[in-house]
Amino acid sequence: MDEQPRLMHSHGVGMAGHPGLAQHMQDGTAGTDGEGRKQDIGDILQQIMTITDQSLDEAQARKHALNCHRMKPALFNVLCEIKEKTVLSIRGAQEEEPPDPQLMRLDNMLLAEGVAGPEKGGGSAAAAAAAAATGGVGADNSAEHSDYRAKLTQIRQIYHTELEKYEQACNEFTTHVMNLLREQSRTRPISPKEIERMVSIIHRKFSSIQMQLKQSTCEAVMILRSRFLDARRKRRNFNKQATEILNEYFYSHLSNPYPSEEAKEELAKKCSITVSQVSNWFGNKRIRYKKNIGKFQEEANMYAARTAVNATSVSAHGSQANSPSTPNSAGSAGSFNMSNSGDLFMSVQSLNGDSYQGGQVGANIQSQVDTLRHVISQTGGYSDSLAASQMYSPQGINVRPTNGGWQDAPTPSSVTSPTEGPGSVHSDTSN
DNA sequence: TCTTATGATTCATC
DNA sequence: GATGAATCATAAGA
Repeated sequence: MDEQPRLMHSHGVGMAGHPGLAQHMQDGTAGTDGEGRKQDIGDILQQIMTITDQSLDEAQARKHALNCHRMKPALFNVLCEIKEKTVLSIRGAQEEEPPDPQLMRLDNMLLAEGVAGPEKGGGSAAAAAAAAATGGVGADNSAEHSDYRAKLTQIRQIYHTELEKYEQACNEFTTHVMNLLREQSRTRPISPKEIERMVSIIHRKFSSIQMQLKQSTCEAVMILRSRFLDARRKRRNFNKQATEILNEYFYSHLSNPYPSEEAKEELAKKCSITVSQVSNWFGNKRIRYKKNIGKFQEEANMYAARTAVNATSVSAHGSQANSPSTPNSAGSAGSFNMSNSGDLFMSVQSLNGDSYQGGQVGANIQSQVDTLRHVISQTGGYSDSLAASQMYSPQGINVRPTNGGWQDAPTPSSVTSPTEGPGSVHSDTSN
């Protein structure tokens, strides 16, 4: 009951002074008396406001009646003017928004992971990059990589399917709304700008849904990635052969256990591990050896003996040693200086323990020397002359002047490489 | 379950 | 960028 006067009042006030309506009224098409005109307008508005409560058929009939109403053009003009003002006020709020930084981040990440953008082998590039970051290209990792790739491809497919669905739904909905608006524009003024605005609203809504999709996809990729990284982090011992190769190199280059890049590559190839893993291994080995030389004595002796045997057999055959070269052990001998050989290398006598009284090498070391000599003699291929020429005390040698840290740790004379020492003048490979 | 060994990672230094 | 040192995390064995 209250509705009508209030509607009339509110609209009446709004319409006051509208030239369109005034003109219409002055034309006499809106009736002759003011009360009657108000009544007409009130009726029309009331019908418009209640049209949604009616059934479809009723509404259609009423719509038709309204369209044919004599007051319709006047009201339409009024609505047009109101709309024009509204659109003006909307225009300010419709400023071009800067791109959402979060969306940009998501897009960038999806692009980087190979989920968005052109197909690049299901993120193989990302997997390869992730692998390269940790140097993991071993046989075990390849299986993990393919698993990673497969899962990433799956995510990518789901993402694109969903994205397509959203886009399709968005287009369908936009078309539907546009049709509705066009249809409605027959009964109420709807400017193209308004349609445009409506479309952009719809697109924004769908964009927010898309953002959720992107967010979920990113999360999925992150989870996959972290699982993959965890899997890589999972420590696996190198196989026995690889450890032996590395140890052999380490103990045969004990005076300077810093393999060159080439040596690392060669070791990596031999051990079926990566260069990074070789570097890690040597880093760990050096530090652990240095920390607890005593613990490594036995191992050192064993490898020294083995290397000695190898060196002897190689020497006997006049062939090349197969130990990867080290910067200092190769031909030039690096920082080794033959002029200092008197200081650097033990004589046969000193090795025999007759005259050698190394301050840092105590009785236990001496016994190790004896043990080694025993081992060597048992293997039968390591003559004293060879031992004399190849075994040395590295005391006082600073083979790595740039670092200098390695020689801080006393290197037991008994375990130094038979392939080095005076032999360091000759290359490992030219043994 | 505890201990030890060991590969990987991180950070500081040169 | 390579390395040392500390540390983490896990495998392996007692």
